[in-house]
Amino acid sequence: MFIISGKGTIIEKRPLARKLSAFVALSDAELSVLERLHKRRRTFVAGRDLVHQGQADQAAYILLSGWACSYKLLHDGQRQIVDFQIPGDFLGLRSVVLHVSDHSVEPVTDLEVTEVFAADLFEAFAQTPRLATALLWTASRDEAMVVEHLVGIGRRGAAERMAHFLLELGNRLTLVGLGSKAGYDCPLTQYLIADAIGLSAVHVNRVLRQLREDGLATFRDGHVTFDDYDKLAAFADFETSYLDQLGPLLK
Amino acid sequence: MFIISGKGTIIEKRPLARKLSAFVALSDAELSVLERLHKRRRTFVAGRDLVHQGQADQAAYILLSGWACSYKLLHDGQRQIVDFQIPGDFLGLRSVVLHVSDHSVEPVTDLEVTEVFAADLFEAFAQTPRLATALLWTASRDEAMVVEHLVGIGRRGAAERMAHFLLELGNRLTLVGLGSKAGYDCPLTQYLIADAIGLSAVHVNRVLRQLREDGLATFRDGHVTFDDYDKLAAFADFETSYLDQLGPLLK
DNA sequence: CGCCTAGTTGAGGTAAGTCAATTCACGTGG
DNA sequence: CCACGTGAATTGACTTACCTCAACTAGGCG
Repeated sequence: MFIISGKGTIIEKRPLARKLSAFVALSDAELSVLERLHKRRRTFVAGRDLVHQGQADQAAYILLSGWACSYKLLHDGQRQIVDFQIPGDFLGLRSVVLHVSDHSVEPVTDLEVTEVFAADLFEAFAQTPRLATALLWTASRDEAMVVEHLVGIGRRGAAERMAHFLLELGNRLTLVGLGSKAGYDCPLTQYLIADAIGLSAVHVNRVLRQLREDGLATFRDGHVTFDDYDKLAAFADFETSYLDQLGPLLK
Repeated sequence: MFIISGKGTIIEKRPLARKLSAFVALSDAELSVLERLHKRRRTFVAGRDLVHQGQADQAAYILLSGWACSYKLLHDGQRQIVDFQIPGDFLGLRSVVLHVSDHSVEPVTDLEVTEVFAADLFEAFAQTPRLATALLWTASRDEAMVVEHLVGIGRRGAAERMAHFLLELGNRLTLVGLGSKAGYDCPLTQYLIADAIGLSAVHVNRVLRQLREDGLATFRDGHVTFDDYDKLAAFADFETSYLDQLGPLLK
């Protein structure tokens, strides 16, 4: 399905390799360095954290299948979900680079991941600097998503925020073949969405009803349906430029 | 003032070199590669944008003196300030890495900067991979700040948010010698703060009054005074771990 | 002197929160 | 097979934090 030249095997099996290849044209040698970063394969069950806020010297993970979320807890017990992760995303990369985790990561569904060790990562930079560039790109893209998220919470109303959220998720899932402009499967509960977009669960429900009654989008039984994609995108002021990658920037 | 061994001259003159040195112990050779990244020195006057949202192939800048802010505009004219930049910070690094700017950068005061070109940056990674690690660290730290900002807007009340904001700024300024636990000079208007923490300017004023009357902090005539630092930090639930750097992680 | 920008304060409106009750799907043990 | 408990979604009634509009003050400057 994703067989492209001789690199097909690795690219097909590794969503991360596929994602990075969109930015930096990686050679076979570079792909194999990337491949060797993948250590032990592990699975986690839904609900049991894999990265713990405040803990030092965590491993990072590359997500192979399933959904996770990264979040921060406040002293009063409230939590803010910073982002959801889907296959091909890093889990806890910041924890490794900063040496201490400023957040937690919880599986939303059962997960398959591979471990990555900090030392291997920095070592890989020395061997293949272009990989460093590629990772700086991933980190920048993640930051761009967090920034967009920040703008939404700071300045958009609840309905626009929800619409934007559903669209961004759809866009990201489409990139890894798990969604389309028609919709996508989504294992999130209304409580998770509430913690992500900074609303109460009750209000999430009301807003979803509004979007449904206005014929824009329907979220029901674990599936998001875009009833009118263009109208929804216009309503949400959805700009995709921060997500799109037109082609490899480094030849 | 900051003369440390033979590297003193560069470290003293370059706030960025000082910041990075806290993370990766850079050799003379690496410092001189970093030094050669600094191209033309430029100045900008307050209010005239140096990076423009949506524009491609921007240069990045390293801030030498002055304050700037990065922000995003919404179609309805509202804006959300994502972060303020102080000396030693990058301006528009994400724009360069992502090839397109997802945000704008505006000087808050008159600025002194030096330009950095994308090609030089990626070239430098090849010569000194440890510089790549150091930059990934900067990007991760910036992201951690944006994340903390997101949590504040999503889950903290207006007063806690303001308190947290003042404390984070104080902490960052102290690191570059421009502040202390007593307070700091701050050129921001209440309108800028409003756009940063997602409040109306009117409400910013009320909240500042509340903090002042409660004996926590005073912001007046361009100066922030911490009237009771510990009480303020407790009130804001201020955790510094995401900002602190205990020492070089890479020897 | 008058204008502009920044800050301050009051009055009243509204988006979103909280509390609470109900439904529904489901799994599990008797 | 049914009784029960649990977690998710749904809806209504009431509260509140923050916004908007508006008026006024105080400093800086051509």
